[in-house]
Amino acid sequence: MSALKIFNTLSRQKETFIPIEEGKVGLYVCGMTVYDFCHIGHARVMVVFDMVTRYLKYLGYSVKYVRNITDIDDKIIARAAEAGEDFTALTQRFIDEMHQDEASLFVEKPALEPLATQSIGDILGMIKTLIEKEHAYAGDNGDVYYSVESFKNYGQLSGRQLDDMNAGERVEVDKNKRNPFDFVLWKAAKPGEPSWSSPWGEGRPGWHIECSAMSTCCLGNHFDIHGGGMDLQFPHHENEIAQSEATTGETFVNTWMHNGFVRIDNEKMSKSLGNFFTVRDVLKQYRGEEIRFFVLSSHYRSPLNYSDEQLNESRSALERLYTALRNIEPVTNDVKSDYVRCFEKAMNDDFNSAKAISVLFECANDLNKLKKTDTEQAAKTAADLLLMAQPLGLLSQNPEDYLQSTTGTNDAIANDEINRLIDERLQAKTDKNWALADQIRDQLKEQGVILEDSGKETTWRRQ
RNA sequence: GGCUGAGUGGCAGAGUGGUUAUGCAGCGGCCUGCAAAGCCGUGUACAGCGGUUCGAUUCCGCUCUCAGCCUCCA
Repeated sequence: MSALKIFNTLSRQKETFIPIEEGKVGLYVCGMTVYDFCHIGHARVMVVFDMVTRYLKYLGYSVKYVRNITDIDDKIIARAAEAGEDFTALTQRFIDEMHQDEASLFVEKPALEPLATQSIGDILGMIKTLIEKEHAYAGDNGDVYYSVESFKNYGQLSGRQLDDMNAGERVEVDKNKRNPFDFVLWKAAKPGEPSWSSPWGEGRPGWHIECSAMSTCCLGNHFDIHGGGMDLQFPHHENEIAQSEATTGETFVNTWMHNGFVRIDNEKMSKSLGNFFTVRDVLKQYRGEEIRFFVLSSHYRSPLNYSDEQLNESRSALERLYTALRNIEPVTNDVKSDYVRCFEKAMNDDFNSAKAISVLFECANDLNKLKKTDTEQAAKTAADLLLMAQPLGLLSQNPEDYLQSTTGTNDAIANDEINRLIDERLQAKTDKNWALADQIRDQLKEQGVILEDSGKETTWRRQ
């Protein structure tokens, strides 16, 4: 079988994945800064790396997935001040909300979720080492900076030269910095701000250092895969490499993975542009699994355009797959089918979930045919379909339950009422009162319920 | 200005140096009281201009357009 290949941002090409330790994978992903609800862009990171983890496990790897939580930074402090609450109360609230969103999207919990505020000791240790090795210096204002010129490979990840960049293009340069691209490792506290004591005075960690500290702490100085959104490539991940490699003298990460953005009207969805939809908003109208399907329906490095039409298509697509799984009891297939082979080939090609999903549809099409002709083979085909869906985190629900589940958190007609109307309609049908039967069917359709007659039975689903 | 990446049929979205992606929508048919679901059939898409080649949507060059990074951002 073909080997797993992953596009490495560092080399800008697909590379055969070889773990540092056979059979094991260490994976670190930059998680959320918890001061607000997650939006669809965050959902993409969650779902993509959940898929990566699931597929690595599917291939037999033992995966240690670490995703940090940034629970101290300027925005958190600002929000907490606005709300007049302790910043820890704010962050805890949004950590809980984030976990709820993840559950809605069928995202499995990472093995570890380290918090920046719980890692202050490791962070301080790393900054001390950087100062000793003359990669960092303290400014007169109590801040500690990393000296980008001290790290010869600075720019390797984002493929840029210090000279080529326009410092101060959009923001004023801090006079305490020796080089405009030097970045903060430790930030001095202003009066009233949350702070921790350090050799350089009261303050808090800079954003980049926490990830260096937490990743090496959880996974070692050198680990397999580091991931995150495209926008973290520079400066965040560039800085992480500089900090970690300068501290340990070892290679930091073998493979860097970056997912593309979610767009709205051809523009990046982001907090600063204010053009974002929260996961919570979208769940009012769509099932969590529909959002998940939408995310996986394009390659993780491609842009993903958000629109209701896209979500509606995801709904139709999932409906088709779940419908194929109805009325059949899957029986595990002992041999690896062609579907599964194609599926693995697609996934091995840099997690091409879009192509992998097309295999699910081919499988579903055959399953629909086999259900009428060869129940035994159909049972195996159904099992194949589920086998492939598992690493994608799809089709894990009972088909009937899924199809009858409400399509969002909005008000919907109750199951009892639906069943009552179906009974009424069955009587009408027995009486050959087609007008009444059709009227009831139309009435339910308006409320998002589709009826399907087969013989003397009527089944229903929500749409 | 520097650096990335992208431009595929009505829409979304894969892929390939010569052969059906896939889904949704459309059209025709089978099935059905009628539907729905399902099945069958159905569409000479690959930004433009050059070049390499027996042959390019696929490789190379240029042009145009779009997006992203160079502050915080997933």
